Amino acid sequence: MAPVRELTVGQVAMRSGVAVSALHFYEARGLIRSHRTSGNQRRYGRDVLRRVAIIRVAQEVGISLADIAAAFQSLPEERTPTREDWNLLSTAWRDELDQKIAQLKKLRDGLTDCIGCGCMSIDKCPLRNKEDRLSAQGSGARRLVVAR
Amino acid sequence: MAPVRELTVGQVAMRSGVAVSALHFYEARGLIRSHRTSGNQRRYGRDVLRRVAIIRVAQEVGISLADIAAAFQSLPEERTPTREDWNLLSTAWRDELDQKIAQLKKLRDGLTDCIGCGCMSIDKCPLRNKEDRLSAQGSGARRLVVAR
DNA sequence: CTACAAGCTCAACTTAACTTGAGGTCAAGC
DNA sequence: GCTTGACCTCAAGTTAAGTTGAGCTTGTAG
Repeated sequence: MAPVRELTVGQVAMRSGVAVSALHFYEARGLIRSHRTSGNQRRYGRDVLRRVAIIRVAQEVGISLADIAAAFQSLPEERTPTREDWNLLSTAWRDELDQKIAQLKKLRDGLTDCIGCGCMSIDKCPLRNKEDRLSAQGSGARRLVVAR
Repeated sequence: MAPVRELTVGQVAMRSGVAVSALHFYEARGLIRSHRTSGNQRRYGRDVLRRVAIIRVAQEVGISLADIAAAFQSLPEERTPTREDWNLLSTAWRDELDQKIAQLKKLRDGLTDCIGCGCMSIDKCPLRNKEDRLSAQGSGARRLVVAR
């Protein structure tokens, strides 16, 4: 039984579908780790594929690399994450994800539901209210569309 | 009954929670419209608040201004959108929004569900599969995280 | 052993989405 | 009638997330 082979950048790029330059970039940002061969080339463990997959999906729904990196802080350095580790990350994100899902649903349904309001009474518009909630939670951890 | 007052940039900024400069920017990008007073100042109709609310929420979930602008194309120029108009926009987006919701759910649940896989068999990982589906639909309308 | 694809680093360029600043105009209150 | 805060335009700066390119090294297949 061959030991689980380590992956080169090229292989990771191929399997994950992101460019080599992006992998370098993620590494520079602390999102993924590698060790080097004697010839200074990167080698990745298998878990990098999971990380990259998560990065891509999270980004797609509007989570910034910085936030992803922050979430990844809960994962151990220099040790392949266990089920427990991933679990922690999961719970760390769950609220945020739930919120985003709710937001999307309201956007989707709001566009339909809101049709009656004609924006005559903005303050009662579901979309408007959602916005208010967003700015209401303004202080504290500000994420996404940060306007400095 | 006072006629529905038109709004100045400052008022829209205040009520919508976005900066005046952002409103200028949205206008330059064709996302919102205004007409000018004799003194060359912008005046907005009420519907601008709805538009801005939608812009903000859509952005928050990772939809680009370009895509939002494209969706807004279905809205009439120079006429306050009717329920029908907003309805069209709603259906235009519905699929995309449904997809995104599904994605978020999978990200959320995947982080939990995936715990057993330990990423030993990447090809069977729910997250990984989601990724594959994404790149599989690669051709055609490419949106979000466009890598040129 | 040598060719050449794949890696490496580092700096510079790109796009999106705004913000900031300079320099000038408008309008409402005193 | 003048002052002060809201507006205007246009150019340049900023941050995120990468990409591109130059110049140099590695490693594998013939």
